[in-house]
Amino acid sequence: MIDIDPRSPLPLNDQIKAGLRGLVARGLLKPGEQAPSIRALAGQLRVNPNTVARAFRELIAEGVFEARRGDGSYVADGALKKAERGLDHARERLLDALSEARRSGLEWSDIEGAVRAKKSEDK
Amino acid sequence: MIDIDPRSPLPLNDQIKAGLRGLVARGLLKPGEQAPSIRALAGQLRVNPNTVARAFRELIAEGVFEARRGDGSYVADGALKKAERGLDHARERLLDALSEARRSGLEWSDIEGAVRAKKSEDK
Amino acid sequence: MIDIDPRSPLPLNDQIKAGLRGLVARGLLKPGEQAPSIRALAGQLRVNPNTVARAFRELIAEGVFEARRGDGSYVADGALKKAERGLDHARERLLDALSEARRSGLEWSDIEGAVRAKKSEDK
Amino acid sequence: MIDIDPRSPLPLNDQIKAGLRGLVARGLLKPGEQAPSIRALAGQLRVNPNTVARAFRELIAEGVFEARRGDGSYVADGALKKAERGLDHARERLLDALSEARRSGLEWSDIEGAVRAKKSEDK
DNA sequence: GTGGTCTAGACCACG
DNA sequence: GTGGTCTAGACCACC
Repeated sequence: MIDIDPRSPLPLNDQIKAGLRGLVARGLLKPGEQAPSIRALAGQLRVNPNTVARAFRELIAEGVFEARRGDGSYVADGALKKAERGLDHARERLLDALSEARRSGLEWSDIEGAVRAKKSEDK
Repeated sequence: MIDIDPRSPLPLNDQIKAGLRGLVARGLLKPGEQAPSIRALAGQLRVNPNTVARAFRELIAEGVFEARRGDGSYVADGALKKAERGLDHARERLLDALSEARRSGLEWSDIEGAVRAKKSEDK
Repeated sequence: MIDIDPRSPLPLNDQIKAGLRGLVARGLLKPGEQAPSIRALAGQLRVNPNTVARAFRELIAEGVFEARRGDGSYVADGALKKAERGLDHARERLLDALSEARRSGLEWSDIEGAVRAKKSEDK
Repeated sequence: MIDIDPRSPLPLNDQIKAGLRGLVARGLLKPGEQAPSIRALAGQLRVNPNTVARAFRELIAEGVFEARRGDGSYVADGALKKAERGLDHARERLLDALSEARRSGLEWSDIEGAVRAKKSEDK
Protein backbone atom coordinates (compact mmCIF):
# COMPACT_ATOMS: atom_id res chain seq x y z
CA MET A 1 0.00 0.00 0.00
CA ILE A 2 2.75 2.37 0.96
CA ASP A 3 6.21 2.63 -0.44
CA ILE A 4 9.22 4.23 1.12
CA ASP A 5 12.76 4.90 0.05
CA PRO A 6 15.28 3.79 2.66
CA ARG A 7 18.01 5.74 0.94
CA SER A 8 16.20 9.04 1.06
CA PRO A 9 17.61 11.59 3.49
CA LEU A 10 14.07 12.02 4.80
CA PRO A 11 13.45 10.18 8.07
CA LEU A 12 11.67 6.88 7.57
CA ASN A 13 8.94 7.72 10.02
CA ASP A 14 8.14 10.90 8.09
CA GLN A 15 7.89 8.95 4.88
CA ILE A 16 5.55 6.51 6.55
CA LYS A 17 3.45 9.33 7.95
CA ALA A 18 3.25 10.85 4.50
CA GLY A 19 2.24 7.52 3.03
CA LEU A 20 -0.50 6.92 5.57
CA ARG A 21 -1.81 10.44 5.26
CA GLY A 22 -1.83 9.96 1.52
CA LEU A 23 -3.95 6.82 1.82
CA VAL A 24 -6.50 8.72 3.85
CA ALA A 25 -6.39 11.86 1.74
CA ARG A 26 -6.93 9.86 -1.45
CA GLY A 27 -9.82 7.97 0.09
CA LEU A 28 -8.12 4.59 -0.09
CA LEU A 29 -8.64 4.35 3.64
CA LYS A 30 -11.97 5.71 4.84
CA PRO A 31 -13.09 6.87 8.29
CA GLY A 32 -13.99 3.89 10.42
CA GLU A 33 -11.82 1.50 8.46
CA GLN A 34 -9.02 -0.36 10.10
CA ALA A 35 -5.47 0.62 9.24
CA PRO A 36 -2.80 -2.01 8.67
CA SER A 37 -1.34 -3.18 11.96
CA ILE A 38 1.94 -1.74 13.12
CA ARG A 39 3.71 -5.07 12.99
CA ALA A 40 2.32 -6.01 9.60
CA LEU A 41 3.29 -2.69 8.08
CA ALA A 42 6.71 -2.85 9.69
CA GLY A 43 7.29 -6.29 8.27
CA GLN A 44 6.18 -5.27 4.82
CA LEU A 45 8.28 -2.11 4.77
CA ARG A 46 11.20 -3.98 6.37
CA VAL A 47 11.41 -1.43 9.09
CA ASN A 48 11.47 -1.64 12.86
CA PRO A 49 7.99 -1.73 14.40
CA ASN A 50 8.95 1.15 16.66
CA THR A 51 9.40 3.36 13.63
CA VAL A 52 5.94 2.57 12.32
CA ALA A 53 4.51 2.95 15.79
CA ARG A 54 5.98 6.42 15.98
CA ALA A 55 4.38 7.39 12.69
CA PHE A 56 1.01 6.19 13.94
CA ARG A 57 1.46 7.84 17.31
CA GLU A 58 2.01 11.21 15.67
CA LEU A 59 -0.88 10.80 13.26
CA ILE A 60 -3.06 9.85 16.21
CA ALA A 61 -1.96 13.03 17.94
CA GLU A 62 -3.01 14.90 14.80
CA GLY A 63 -6.38 13.19 14.91
CA VAL A 64 -6.04 11.25 11.66
CA PHE A 65 -6.19 7.83 13.30
CA GLU A 66 -7.33 6.49 16.60
CA ALA A 67 -6.02 3.40 18.33
CA ARG A 68 -8.12 0.87 20.17
CA ARG A 69 -6.12 -1.09 22.63
CA GLY A 70 -5.73 -4.70 21.76
CA ASP A 71 -7.43 -4.19 18.46
CA GLY A 72 -5.73 -2.11 15.83
CA SER A 73 -5.80 1.46 14.63
CA TYR A 74 -8.74 2.98 12.82
CA VAL A 75 -9.19 5.99 10.61
CA ALA A 76 -10.69 8.68 12.80
CA ASP A 77 -14.03 10.25 12.08
CA GLY A 78 -12.86 13.68 11.09
CA ALA A 79 -9.78 12.23 9.44
CA LEU A 80 -10.40 13.54 5.98
CA LYS A 81 -10.14 17.15 7.00
CA LYS A 82 -7.17 16.43 9.24
CA ALA A 83 -5.43 14.56 6.45
CA GLU A 84 -6.10 17.42 4.10
CA ARG A 85 -4.63 19.77 6.62
CA GLY A 86 -1.67 17.44 6.42
CA LEU A 87 -1.63 18.03 2.69
CA ASP A 88 -1.07 21.67 3.44
CA HIS A 89 2.06 20.68 5.30
CA ALA A 90 3.12 18.64 2.32
CA ARG A 91 2.46 21.61 0.09
CA GLU A 92 4.52 23.84 2.37
CA ARG A 93 7.37 21.38 2.32
CA LEU A 94 7.17 21.42 -1.45
CA LEU A 95 7.27 25.20 -1.47
CA ASP A 96 10.31 25.06 0.80
CA ALA A 97 11.97 22.68 -1.61
CA LEU A 98 11.23 25.09 -4.43
CA SER A 99 12.74 27.94 -2.46
CA GLU A 100 15.77 25.81 -1.83
CA ALA A 101 16.06 24.94 -5.51
CA ARG A 102 15.86 28.61 -6.49
CA ARG A 103 18.36 29.51 -3.78
CA SER A 104 20.72 26.95 -5.23
CA GLY A 105 20.58 28.68 -8.56
CA LEU A 106 18.16 26.49 -10.50
CA GLU A 107 16.18 28.40 -13.10
CA TRP A 108 12.43 28.06 -13.37
CA SER A 109 12.91 26.28 -16.66
CA ASP A 110 15.06 23.69 -14.87
CA ILE A 111 12.42 23.27 -12.20
CA GLU A 112 9.58 22.90 -14.66
CA GLY A 113 11.67 20.39 -16.58
CA ALA A 114 12.20 18.36 -13.42
CA VAL A 115 8.47 18.33 -12.73
CA ARG A 116 7.72 17.18 -16.28
CA ALA A 117 10.38 14.47 -16.03
CA LYS A 118 9.08 13.17 -12.73
CA LYS A 119 5.51 13.31 -13.89
CA SER A 120 6.09 11.27 -17.00
CA GLU A 121 8.17 8.75 -15.05
CA ASP A 122 5.33 8.52 -12.58
CA LYS A 123 2.70 7.39 -15.06
CA MET B 1 22.18 38.28 -0.43
CA ILE B 2 21.47 34.82 0.85
CA ASP B 3 18.51 33.69 2.87
CA ILE B 4 18.20 30.56 4.92
CA ASP B 5 15.55 28.87 7.01
CA PRO B 6 16.89 27.91 10.43
CA ARG B 7 13.91 25.66 11.10
CA SER B 8 14.34 23.57 8.00
CA PRO B 9 15.48 20.00 8.55
CA LEU B 10 18.21 20.70 6.02
CA PRO B 11 21.61 21.35 7.63
CA LEU B 12 22.39 25.03 7.92
CA ASN B 13 25.75 24.67 6.25
CA ASP B 14 24.13 22.96 3.27
CA GLN B 15 21.70 25.81 2.92
CA ILE B 16 24.55 28.28 3.05
CA LYS B 17 26.53 26.30 0.51
CA ALA B 18 23.49 26.21 -1.76
CA GLY B 19 23.06 29.93 -1.38
CA LEU B 20 26.68 30.70 -2.21
CA ARG B 21 26.69 28.33 -5.12
CA GLY B 22 23.53 30.00 -6.33
CA LEU B 23 25.17 33.42 -6.23
CA VAL B 24 27.98 32.15 -8.40
CA ALA B 25 25.78 30.13 -10.74
CA ARG B 26 23.53 33.14 -11.35
CA GLY B 27 26.50 35.38 -11.98
CA LEU B 28 25.82 37.65 -9.02
CA LEU B 29 29.30 36.78 -7.84
CA LYS B 30 31.86 36.61 -10.63
CA PRO B 31 35.27 34.94 -10.79
CA GLY B 32 37.85 37.14 -9.16
CA GLU B 33 35.35 38.95 -6.96
CA GLN B 34 35.58 38.80 -3.20
CA ALA B 35 33.02 36.73 -1.34
CA PRO B 36 31.36 38.16 1.78
CA SER B 37 33.45 37.63 4.90
CA ILE B 38 32.66 34.74 7.18
CA ARG B 39 31.90 36.96 10.11
CA ALA B 40 29.75 39.36 8.12
CA LEU B 41 27.74 36.55 6.65
CA ALA B 42 27.43 34.79 9.98
CA GLY B 43 26.20 37.95 11.62
CA GLN B 44 23.69 38.64 8.89
CA LEU B 45 22.33 35.09 8.86
CA ARG B 46 22.39 34.90 12.68
CA VAL B 47 24.35 31.72 12.52
CA ASN B 48 27.46 30.41 14.21
CA PRO B 49 30.56 31.60 12.31
CA ASN B 50 31.87 28.04 12.44
CA THR B 51 28.95 26.97 10.30
CA VAL B 52 29.70 29.58 7.64
CA ALA B 53 33.38 28.74 7.81
CA ARG B 54 32.54 25.12 7.17
CA ALA B 55 30.45 26.01 4.15
CA PHE B 56 33.33 28.02 2.69
CA ARG B 57 35.83 25.31 3.51
CA GLU B 58 33.83 22.77 1.56
CA LEU B 59 33.22 25.08 -1.37
CA ILE B 60 36.92 25.86 -1.46
CA ALA B 61 37.58 22.13 -1.54
CA GLU B 62 35.18 21.91 -4.47
CA GLY B 63 37.06 24.66 -6.24
CA VAL B 64 34.26 27.22 -6.25
CA PHE B 65 36.13 29.65 -4.02
CA GLU B 66 39.75 30.13 -3.16
CA ALA B 67 41.15 31.45 0.08
CA ARG B 68 43.74 34.19 0.15
CA ARG B 69 45.54 34.18 3.44
CA GLY B 70 44.44 37.04 5.61
CA ASP B 71 42.21 38.50 2.93
CA GLY B 72 39.03 36.46 2.74
CA SER B 73 37.71 34.23 0.00
CA TYR B 74 37.47 34.97 -3.71
CA VAL B 75 35.47 33.35 -6.46
CA ALA B 76 37.78 30.90 -8.21
CA ASP B 77 38.50 31.11 -11.91
CA GLY B 78 36.71 27.98 -13.06
CA ALA B 79 33.97 28.54 -10.50
CA LEU B 80 31.07 28.74 -12.88
CA LYS B 81 31.37 25.18 -14.09
CA LYS B 82 32.02 23.91 -10.60
CA ALA B 83 28.98 25.72 -9.31
CA GLU B 84 26.88 24.27 -12.05
CA ARG B 85 27.88 20.83 -10.97
CA GLY B 86 26.28 21.77 -7.66
CA LEU B 87 23.07 22.37 -9.55
CA ASP B 88 22.82 18.66 -10.18
CA HIS B 89 22.62 18.10 -6.45
CA ALA B 90 19.94 20.72 -6.23
CA ARG B 91 18.01 19.06 -9.01
CA GLU B 92 18.21 15.71 -7.25
CA ARG B 93 16.94 17.18 -4.02
CA LEU B 94 14.10 18.71 -5.94
CA LEU B 95 13.22 15.34 -7.45
CA ASP B 96 13.25 13.85 -3.95
CA ALA B 97 10.89 16.55 -2.78
CA LEU B 98 8.57 15.78 -5.68
CA SER B 99 8.55 12.08 -4.76
CA GLU B 100 7.73 13.01 -1.23
CA ALA B 101 4.94 15.31 -2.29
CA ARG B 102 3.38 12.56 -4.39
CA ARG B 103 3.74 10.09 -1.54
CA SER B 104 1.91 12.51 0.74
CA GLY B 105 -1.09 12.43 -1.54
CA LEU B 106 -0.60 15.65 -3.50
CA GLU B 107 -1.88 15.43 -7.05
CA TRP B 108 0.19 16.61 -9.99
CA SER B 109 -2.25 19.45 -10.43
CA ASP B 110 -1.50 20.55 -6.85
CA ILE B 111 2.18 20.35 -7.52
CA GLU B 112 2.00 22.30 -10.73
CA GLY B 113 -0.16 24.84 -8.97
CA ALA B 114 2.46 25.22 -6.25
CA VAL B 115 5.14 25.77 -8.85
CA ARG B 116 3.07 28.42 -10.58
CA ALA B 117 2.31 30.12 -7.28
CA LYS B 118 5.93 30.19 -6.21
CA LYS B 119 7.04 31.35 -9.61
CA SER B 120 4.69 34.30 -9.73
CA GLU B 121 5.51 35.24 -6.15
CA ASP B 122 9.15 35.09 -7.08
CA LYS B 123 9.00 37.69 -9.80
CA MET C 1 -26.14 3.45 34.48
CA ILE C 2 -22.44 3.52 33.92
CA ASP C 3 -20.49 5.73 31.60
CA ILE C 4 -16.96 5.23 30.38
CA ASP C 5 -14.49 7.07 28.21
CA PRO C 6 -13.04 4.80 25.51
CA ARG C 7 -10.24 7.27 24.75
CA SER C 8 -8.98 7.48 28.28
CA PRO C 9 -5.58 5.93 28.93
CA LEU C 10 -7.22 4.03 31.76
CA PRO C 11 -8.01 0.42 30.85
CA LEU C 12 -11.63 -0.09 29.89
CA ASN C 13 -12.13 -2.91 32.34
CA ASP C 14 -10.87 -0.72 35.18
CA GLN C 15 -13.33 1.95 34.23
CA ILE C 16 -16.11 -0.58 34.19
CA LYS C 17 -15.05 -2.02 37.53
CA ALA C 18 -14.98 1.48 38.95
CA GLY C 19 -18.43 2.14 37.60
CA LEU C 20 -19.90 -1.04 39.03
CA ARG C 21 -18.24 -0.53 42.37
CA GLY C 22 -19.62 2.99 42.35
CA LEU C 23 -23.16 1.71 41.82
CA VAL C 24 -22.81 -0.53 44.82
CA ALA C 25 -21.03 2.01 47.00
CA ARG C 26 -23.71 4.60 46.30
CA GLY C 27 -26.45 2.14 47.07
CA LEU C 28 -27.93 2.21 43.57
CA LEU C 29 -27.38 -1.51 43.49
CA LYS C 30 -28.15 -3.25 46.77
CA PRO C 31 -27.09 -6.63 48.12
CA GLY C 32 -29.24 -9.36 46.65
CA GLU C 33 -30.15 -7.34 43.56
CA GLN C 34 -29.25 -8.57 40.13
CA ALA C 35 -26.48 -6.82 38.24
CA PRO C 36 -26.94 -5.90 34.59
CA SER C 37 -26.07 -8.77 32.28
CA ILE C 38 -22.69 -8.87 30.65
CA ARG C 39 -24.09 -8.73 27.17
CA ALA C 40 -26.51 -5.93 27.93
CA LEU C 41 -23.81 -3.85 29.54
CA ALA C 42 -21.35 -4.59 26.77
CA GLY C 43 -23.85 -3.55 24.15
CA GLN C 44 -24.74 -0.38 25.95
CA LEU C 45 -21.11 0.63 26.54
CA ARG C 46 -20.13 -0.45 23.01
CA VAL C 47 -17.39 -2.59 24.40
CA ASN C 48 -16.24 -6.14 23.85
CA PRO C 49 -18.25 -8.50 26.10
CA ASN C 50 -14.97 -10.11 27.14
CA THR C 51 -13.98 -6.83 28.71
CA VAL C 52 -17.17 -6.62 30.75
CA ALA C 53 -16.86 -10.28 31.67
CA ARG C 54 -13.39 -9.63 32.94
CA ALA C 55 -14.57 -6.74 35.08
CA PHE C 56 -17.25 -8.94 36.65
CA ARG C 57 -14.83 -11.80 37.12
CA GLU C 58 -12.50 -9.59 39.12
CA LEU C 59 -15.28 -8.03 41.17
CA ILE C 60 -16.58 -11.49 41.93
CA ALA C 61 -13.10 -12.44 43.07
CA GLU C 62 -13.16 -9.37 45.31
CA GLY C 63 -16.46 -10.49 46.73
CA VAL C 64 -18.54 -7.56 45.49
CA PHE C 65 -20.69 -9.70 43.23
CA GLU C 66 -21.50 -13.36 43.17
CA ALA C 67 -22.32 -15.43 40.10
CA ARG C 68 -25.36 -17.71 40.00
CA ARG C 69 -24.91 -20.29 37.33
CA GLY C 70 -27.07 -19.56 34.35
CA ASP C 71 -28.70 -16.57 36.03
CA GLY C 72 -26.30 -13.66 35.93
CA SER C 73 -24.49 -11.87 38.72
CA TYR C 74 -25.92 -10.59 41.96
CA VAL C 75 -24.65 -8.11 44.47
CA ALA C 76 -23.02 -10.09 47.26
CA ASP C 77 -24.11 -9.78 50.83
CA GLY C 78 -21.07 -8.05 52.26
CA ALA C 79 -20.66 -6.04 49.07
CA LEU C 80 -20.93 -2.62 50.61
CA LYS C 81 -17.80 -2.93 52.69
CA LYS C 82 -15.93 -4.56 49.85
CA ALA C 83 -16.96 -1.82 47.49
CA GLU C 84 -15.82 0.76 49.96
CA ARG C 85 -12.42 -0.81 50.02
CA GLY C 86 -12.39 -0.08 46.30
CA LEU C 87 -12.94 3.53 47.18
CA ASP C 88 -9.48 3.62 48.63
CA HIS C 89 -8.08 2.81 45.22
CA ALA C 90 -10.18 5.54 43.72
CA ARG C 91 -8.92 7.97 46.31
CA GLU C 92 -5.33 7.06 45.54
CA ARG C 93 -5.87 7.56 41.85
CA LEU C 94 -7.35 10.93 42.61
CA LEU C 95 -4.31 11.87 44.65
CA ASP C 96 -2.11 10.82 41.73
CA ALA C 97 -4.12 13.01 39.41
CA LEU C 98 -3.69 15.92 41.79
CA SER C 99 0.08 15.40 41.83
CA GLU C 100 0.06 15.34 38.09
CA ALA C 101 -1.99 18.49 37.87
CA ARG C 102 0.42 20.30 40.17
CA ARG C 103 3.37 19.02 38.17
CA SER C 104 1.79 20.40 35.02
CA GLY C 105 1.80 23.84 36.47
CA LEU C 106 -1.79 24.16 37.65
CA GLU C 107 -2.18 26.30 40.76
CA TRP C 108 -4.24 25.17 43.70
CA SER C 109 -6.72 27.86 42.85
CA ASP C 110 -7.11 26.31 39.39
CA ILE C 111 -7.59 22.92 40.93
CA GLU C 112 -10.15 24.10 43.43
CA GLY C 113 -11.91 25.93 40.63
CA ALA C 114 -12.05 22.74 38.57
CA VAL C 115 -13.52 20.86 41.52
CA ARG C 116 -16.15 23.53 42.03
CA ALA C 117 -16.99 23.55 38.33
CA LYS C 118 -17.35 19.81 38.15
CA LYS C 119 -19.35 19.71 41.32
CA SER C 120 -21.91 22.25 40.19
CA GLU C 121 -22.16 20.61 36.77
CA ASP C 122 -22.72 17.32 38.54
CA LYS C 123 -25.80 18.38 40.41
CA MET D 1 13.96 21.25 38.46
CA ILE D 2 11.48 18.55 37.57
CA ASP D 3 10.40 15.61 39.60
CA ILE D 4 8.75 12.46 38.41
CA ASP D 5 7.33 9.39 40.06
CA PRO D 6 8.61 6.21 38.44
CA ARG D 7 5.94 4.18 40.18
CA SER D 8 3.06 6.18 38.83
CA PRO D 9 0.92 4.43 36.23
CA LEU D 10 1.32 7.54 34.07
CA PRO D 11 3.92 7.13 31.34
CA LEU D 12 7.26 8.67 32.23
CA ASN D 13 7.38 10.76 29.10
CA ASP D 14 4.02 12.31 29.93
CA GLN D 15 5.23 13.18 33.38
CA ILE D 16 8.30 14.79 31.89
CA LYS D 17 6.20 16.73 29.39
CA ALA D 18 4.00 17.91 32.21
CA GLY D 19 7.04 18.95 34.20
CA LEU D 20 8.59 20.90 31.36
CA ARG D 21 5.32 22.56 30.47
CA GLY D 22 4.96 23.46 34.11
CA LEU D 23 8.37 25.16 34.13
CA VAL D 24 7.35 27.29 31.17
CA ALA D 25 3.84 27.99 32.39
CA ARG D 26 5.15 29.13 35.77
CA GLY D 27 7.73 31.36 34.16
CA LEU D 28 10.70 29.49 35.57
CA LEU D 29 11.84 29.01 31.99
CA LYS D 30 11.28 32.02 29.78
CA PRO D 31 11.08 32.33 25.99
CA GLY D 32 14.56 32.40 24.52
CA GLU D 33 16.11 30.59 27.46
CA GLN D 34 17.86 27.31 27.02
CA ALA D 35 16.20 24.21 28.37
CA PRO D 36 18.20 21.53 30.17
CA SER D 37 19.85 19.18 27.71
CA ILE D 38 18.23 15.87 26.98
CA ARG D 39 21.14 13.90 28.32
CA ALA D 40 21.51 16.02 31.43
CA LEU D 41 17.83 15.75 32.26
CA ALA D 42 17.83 12.04 31.54
CA GLY D 43 20.75 11.52 33.88
CA GLN D 44 19.17 13.57 36.61
CA LEU D 45 15.80 11.85 36.36
CA ARG D 46 17.52 8.47 35.99
CA VAL D 47 15.64 7.80 32.82
CA ASN D 48 16.66 6.76 29.34
CA PRO D 49 17.60 9.72 27.13
CA ASN D 50 15.17 8.48 24.49
CA THR D 51 12.34 9.00 26.91
CA VAL D 52 13.31 12.59 27.56
CA ALA D 53 13.92 13.13 23.85
CA ARG D 54 10.41 11.98 23.14
CA ALA D 55 8.99 14.43 25.63
CA PHE D 56 10.91 17.27 24.02
CA ARG D 57 10.00 16.13 20.52
CA GLU D 58 6.31 16.32 21.34
CA LEU D 59 6.61 19.66 23.06
CA ILE D 60 8.50 20.95 20.04
CA ALA D 61 5.66 19.71 17.83
CA GLU D 62 3.31 21.68 20.09
CA GLY D 63 5.47 24.75 19.67
CA VAL D 64 6.57 25.08 23.29
CA PHE D 65 10.26 24.51 22.57
CA GLU D 66 12.45 24.65 19.55
CA ALA D 67 15.62 22.69 18.99
CA ARG D 68 18.78 24.01 17.42
CA ARG D 69 20.94 21.30 16.06
CA GLY D 70 24.15 20.83 17.88
CA ASP D 71 23.15 23.35 20.48
CA GLY D 72 20.33 22.52 22.81
CA SER D 73 16.64 23.24 23.03
CA TYR D 74 15.21 26.65 23.68
CA VAL D 75 11.89 27.91 24.90
CA ALA D 76 9.98 29.04 21.81
CA ASP D 77 8.81 32.59 21.38
CA GLY D 78 5.10 32.01 21.69
CA ALA D 79 5.70 29.33 24.29
CA LEU D 80 3.75 30.91 27.09
CA LYS D 81 0.46 30.73 25.25
CA LYS D 82 1.22 27.25 24.02
CA ALA D 83 2.14 26.12 27.49
CA GLU D 84 -1.04 27.63 28.83
CA ARG D 85 -2.97 25.79 26.20
CA GLY D 86 -1.20 22.77 27.62
CA LEU D 87 -2.59 23.74 31.00
CA ASP D 88 -6.03 23.33 29.51
CA HIS D 89 -5.09 19.75 28.73
CA ALA D 90 -3.95 19.32 32.29
CA ARG D 91 -7.20 20.80 33.50
CA GLU D 92 -9.13 18.41 31.29
CA ARG D 93 -7.18 15.48 32.60
CA LEU D 94 -8.01 16.64 36.09
CA LEU D 95 -11.69 16.88 35.21
CA ASP D 96 -11.48 13.35 33.80
CA ALA D 97 -9.96 12.17 37.03
CA LEU D 98 -12.77 13.82 38.93
CA SER D 99 -15.32 12.09 36.73
CA GLU D 100 -13.54 8.85 37.36
CA ALA D 101 -13.54 9.44 41.09
CA ARG D 102 -17.27 10.19 41.08
CA ARG D 103 -17.89 7.18 38.91
CA SER D 104 -16.07 5.06 41.45
CA GLY D 105 -18.45 6.21 44.12
CA LEU D 106 -16.42 8.85 45.93
CA GLU D 107 -18.55 11.58 47.43
CA TRP D 108 -17.75 15.23 46.90
CA SER D 109 -16.82 15.47 50.54
CA ASP D 110 -14.23 12.72 49.99
CA ILE D 111 -12.88 14.55 46.98
CA GLU D 112 -12.64 17.87 48.72
CA GLY D 113 -10.96 16.13 51.60
CA ALA D 114 -8.38 14.66 49.26
CA VAL D 115 -7.67 18.07 47.77
CA ARG D 116 -7.23 19.59 51.21
CA ALA D 117 -4.93 16.75 52.26
CA LYS D 118 -2.77 17.04 49.19
CA LYS D 119 -2.66 20.79 49.43
CA SER D 120 -1.43 20.85 52.98
CA GLU D 121 1.11 18.14 52.25
CA ASP D 122 2.28 20.23 49.33
CA LYS D 123 3.20 23.29 51.35
C1' DG E 1 29.07 18.69 23.70
C1' DT E 2 24.21 19.05 21.24
C1' DG E 3 19.72 16.97 19.11
C1' DG E 4 17.83 13.11 15.86
C1' DT E 5 16.82 8.63 13.98
C1' DC E 6 16.80 3.87 13.97
C1' DT E 7 17.22 -0.86 15.65
C1' DA E 8 16.62 -4.54 18.93
C1' DG E 9 14.43 -6.60 22.37
C1' DA E 10 11.81 -6.79 26.74
C1' DC E 11 7.59 -6.08 29.11
C1' DC E 12 2.72 -4.71 29.91
C1' DA E 13 -2.13 -4.62 29.18
C1' DC E 14 -6.02 -5.40 26.23
C1' DG E 15 -9.27 -8.38 23.25
C1' DG F 1 -3.11 -11.15 17.91
C1' DT F 2 -3.28 -5.79 19.04
C1' DG F 3 -1.09 -1.09 20.60
C1' DG F 4 2.18 1.20 24.20
C1' DT F 5 6.21 2.22 26.89
C1' DC F 6 10.82 1.83 28.12
C1' DT F 7 15.70 0.59 27.81
C1' DA F 8 20.03 0.04 25.54
C1' DG F 9 23.11 1.07 22.32
C1' DA F 10 24.64 2.47 17.68
C1' DC F 11 25.12 5.96 14.32
C1' DC F 12 24.67 10.56 12.14
C1' DA F 13 25.12 15.46 11.64
C1' DC F 14 25.88 19.85 13.72
C1' DC F 15 28.35 23.36 16.70
